[in-house]
Amino acid sequence: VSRHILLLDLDQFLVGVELLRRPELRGRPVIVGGDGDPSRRGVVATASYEARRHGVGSGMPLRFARRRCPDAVFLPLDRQAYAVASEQVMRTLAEFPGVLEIAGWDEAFLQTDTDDPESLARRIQQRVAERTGLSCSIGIGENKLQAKTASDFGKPGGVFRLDAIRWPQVMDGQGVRKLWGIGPQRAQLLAELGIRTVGQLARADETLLAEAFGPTIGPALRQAARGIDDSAVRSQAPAPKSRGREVTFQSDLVEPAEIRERLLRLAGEVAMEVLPAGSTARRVVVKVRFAPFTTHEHRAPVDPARAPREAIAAAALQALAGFDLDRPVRLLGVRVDLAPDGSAGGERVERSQAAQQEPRVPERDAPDRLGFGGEPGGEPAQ
DNA sequence: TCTGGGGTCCTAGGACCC
DNA sequence: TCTGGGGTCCTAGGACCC
Repeated sequence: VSRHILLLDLDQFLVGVELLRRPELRGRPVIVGGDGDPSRRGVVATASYEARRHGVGSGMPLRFARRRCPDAVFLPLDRQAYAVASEQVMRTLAEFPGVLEIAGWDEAFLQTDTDDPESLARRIQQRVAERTGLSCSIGIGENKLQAKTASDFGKPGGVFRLDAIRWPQVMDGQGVRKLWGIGPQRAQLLAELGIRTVGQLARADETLLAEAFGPTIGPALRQAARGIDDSAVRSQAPAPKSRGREVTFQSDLVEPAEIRERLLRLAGEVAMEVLPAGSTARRVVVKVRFAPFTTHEHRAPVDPARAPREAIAAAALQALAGFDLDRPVRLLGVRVDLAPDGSAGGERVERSQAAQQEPRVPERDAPDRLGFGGEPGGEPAQ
């Protein structure tokens, strides 16, 4: 019996949930994102496989997606529905023995000891399908990186396995974008260094990579290219380090008074709705995206002597004062940096007790999640 | 064809201190 | 009369992920 790590990734998750209640849309190009109106500001969260064949992918502006795929059905995000479905999936996964780490709405790692991980993966797929009607792909690896990478090759609905032997056979000829941690920017920079494939990256000079990407990221990229990863599968989500809310306006704001007003509204929502109970806000970060698309941040400390709501509002205004509001504003965001769990005095005790009472299978949108953020955007565009 | 929202981590550069 | 070197902390920005 040996240790394996499985990564379950739900196929076209948001679309999959929508199809459960609109089965008549099955087989059609379906695009979920924004408020479902492709003439308004917003991006594609998930596109069905049919829509992907038209070149529609995650992160693409909805207007753009409509151009590419005029026949597509556009649906608004329904976070509540996805949270419910995700919870159902995670509960099903938790029935299997092992360490379960929920890695997002549509992803989870399971570390487990078995002689036959493939058949375990098939059983999981079957049970998830029975319970939820949703299809998933499962990657199997000796570590999280291998499992995560493998799941891509299993899509949709399949099982794929990588290990130290198969990694170079499968990966060396692949483009570096297949690796976790390499997005468009790093791929571009690597290409400028003459590195386009995973194999080339695995054999690249570490000093060169450190110069290009920094002392931590450079060497880490090469390790990733070799399929090496020693991060642990952890069932306990770490305490959140920050919480926030941001909004892109359908039309840009130009009046400073209105900008202030919208900022204060966001600050109030952060204080009242997204700040985890019992947590301590240390700083407020205000984000402003000006038209056309330049983004800046400023921050200000939260006065611990004042009530959180007023203190956060005051800090937000103070941070806003760091901006020249001489250009139209298309986005405003307010985020609070939270005091580290267990870092200080009496109030903190309440908080860590509250954290321990978190359910094992968290609600979506709950502050528990691990290193990955909130929304499900992320299915690869194929 | 204009480009969401929620997060995490890393880096560069300046301030400050010894 | 033109200046060191290291460490730490902070801020703003960037890249990435889901």
